[in-house]
Amino acid sequence: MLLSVLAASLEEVAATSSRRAKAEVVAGVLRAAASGGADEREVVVRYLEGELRQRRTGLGWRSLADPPSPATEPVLEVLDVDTAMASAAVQSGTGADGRRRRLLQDVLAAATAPEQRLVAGLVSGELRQGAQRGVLVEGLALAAGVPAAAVRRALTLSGDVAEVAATALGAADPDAARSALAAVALRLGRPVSPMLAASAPSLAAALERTGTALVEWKLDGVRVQVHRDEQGVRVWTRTLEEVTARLPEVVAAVAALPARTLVLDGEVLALRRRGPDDEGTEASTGDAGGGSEVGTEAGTGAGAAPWRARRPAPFQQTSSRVATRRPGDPGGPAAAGADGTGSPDPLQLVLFDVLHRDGEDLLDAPQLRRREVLLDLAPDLAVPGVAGSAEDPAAAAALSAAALALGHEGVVVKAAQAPYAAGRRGAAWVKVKPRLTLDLVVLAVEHGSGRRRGTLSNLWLGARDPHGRFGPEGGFVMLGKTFKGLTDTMLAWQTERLRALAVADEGGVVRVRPELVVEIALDGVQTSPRYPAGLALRFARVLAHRPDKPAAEADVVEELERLHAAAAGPA
DNA sequence: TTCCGACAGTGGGGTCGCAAT
DNA sequence: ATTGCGACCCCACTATCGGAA
Repeated sequence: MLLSVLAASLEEVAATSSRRAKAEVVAGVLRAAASGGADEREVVVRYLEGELRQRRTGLGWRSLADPPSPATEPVLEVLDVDTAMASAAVQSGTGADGRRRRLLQDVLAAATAPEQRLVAGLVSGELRQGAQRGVLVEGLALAAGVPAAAVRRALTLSGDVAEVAATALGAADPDAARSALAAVALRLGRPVSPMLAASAPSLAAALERTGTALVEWKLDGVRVQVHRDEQGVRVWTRTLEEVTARLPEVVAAVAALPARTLVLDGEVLALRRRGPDDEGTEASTGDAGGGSEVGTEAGTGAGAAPWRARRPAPFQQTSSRVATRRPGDPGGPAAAGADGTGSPDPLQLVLFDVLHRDGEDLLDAPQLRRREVLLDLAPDLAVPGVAGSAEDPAAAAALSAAALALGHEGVVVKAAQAPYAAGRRGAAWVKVKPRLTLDLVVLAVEHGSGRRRGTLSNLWLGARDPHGRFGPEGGFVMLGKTFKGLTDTMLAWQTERLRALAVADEGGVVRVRPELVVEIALDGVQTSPRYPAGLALRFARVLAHRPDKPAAEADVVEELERLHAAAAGPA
């Protein structure tokens, strides 16, 4: 298939806002690709959802500066691009960047203007055509003549778009496609798309949405899916990247469970080192839930699971461990102990779901049934949980209070009868986290892009620094940015207001007089290597503009330091 | 030779508008 | 009305390469 065919189609997709119309165009391309080879079809499928086939190429937005002038005639094949990217991906050592960029430049030089836009979008990961996996699924369904739900189901169970596309498009007719898709099942060694959670502002609101529920701690860690079969144990992240070699403690913990085959869902996190100061904490949280456990008496007590009484370490510590490659990892160090730093602190595995045990798939089993299986299988690794409902929320409230007192994020409320809805952010799981608010001052603002082009969007936020600890006396210290929470009306208002306050436009960043106060919601304050106070906002979003409030009444940096210290818990 | 900055690619994430239901 | 999806971009981390010290 010529790249120009794909490029023209994607321009068409970008030009309409109708989801249906986008899917129709996608379906047309898929039908055309069906006559080509399997390799080409896979590349077309990936490009339709806006991604290269290579997970890492070493090329990004920076490599796209100074593109050559576009070609006038379309000559490139879709596979030409894939070949170049595959070649870029395997470059290493001295001169690798140069060789990668030359490969990209050569492709761009042979591409017409629309083709250049497509390639640039794929390389930068920002195609922004209003079509990603969701639209691709609908297009696949149209092309194969099957319901979108059939494709979606197969995709969440296989986790592999190309494989599902081959299954759907390779069938002789719609009936055959339908049964081929229906035959896709959970398979050991192939991760499923993890179930995601919606969020609610309060426990009551969450219980209102779920009805009778299982309420569990929400931990601030990294999501893991663990499979165990006769070959051993393997571990994947939320985006289905395999991290088995990095998490030997997870492998060991699951290998020790009394089962032959397993698929588990959970979280890994770093815990604070235990010191003498923690003894009291542990004793006081012996019953971490305060309510009756679902399915067992001992589920929430520390008992054989001392981790339940330990405070979590900052997320950065967990992140660091999960991101560090180890022997056995692709690209990891060749041998153990070469750096002489010894073993890092182990991560704790905490489980909250079981999707398969010893030949039995549990995806469609009710939440409470899966909880029973989990508590039977791994009582010491199970996250604390209790039953809850809008009518009787006391136990759930106590569990939430206990989680927060220990320094965890909050709770997840799970509809008691819901199946494991792989890949969906449905209403069956609802997370509830406390929200902090601060009044901060806008120090600068960035020009918006995409649908925010022409507006002043991303706010640079600062707190008052009245003692001049991080700058001139009586000034402000920057703590982070946010573009979230703004309605179009708010966006228009702040654009006008900030233009009036502008003092300089420094290439994309408009400096303003520090006069506009904004009410900001955030999940917490974290240490920062980036900002002068050594602190940054976590998940900041705008709640409201406060033109009525003078900047002199905004929060001070010492308040953030207090919040940061409080998160670490009692000394 | 060693150090450091820039870039790429992971992890964590909230809220909006729009189309479809 | 509600839901699903894509867009909007955040901060943290590690790994890698290339050039400065």
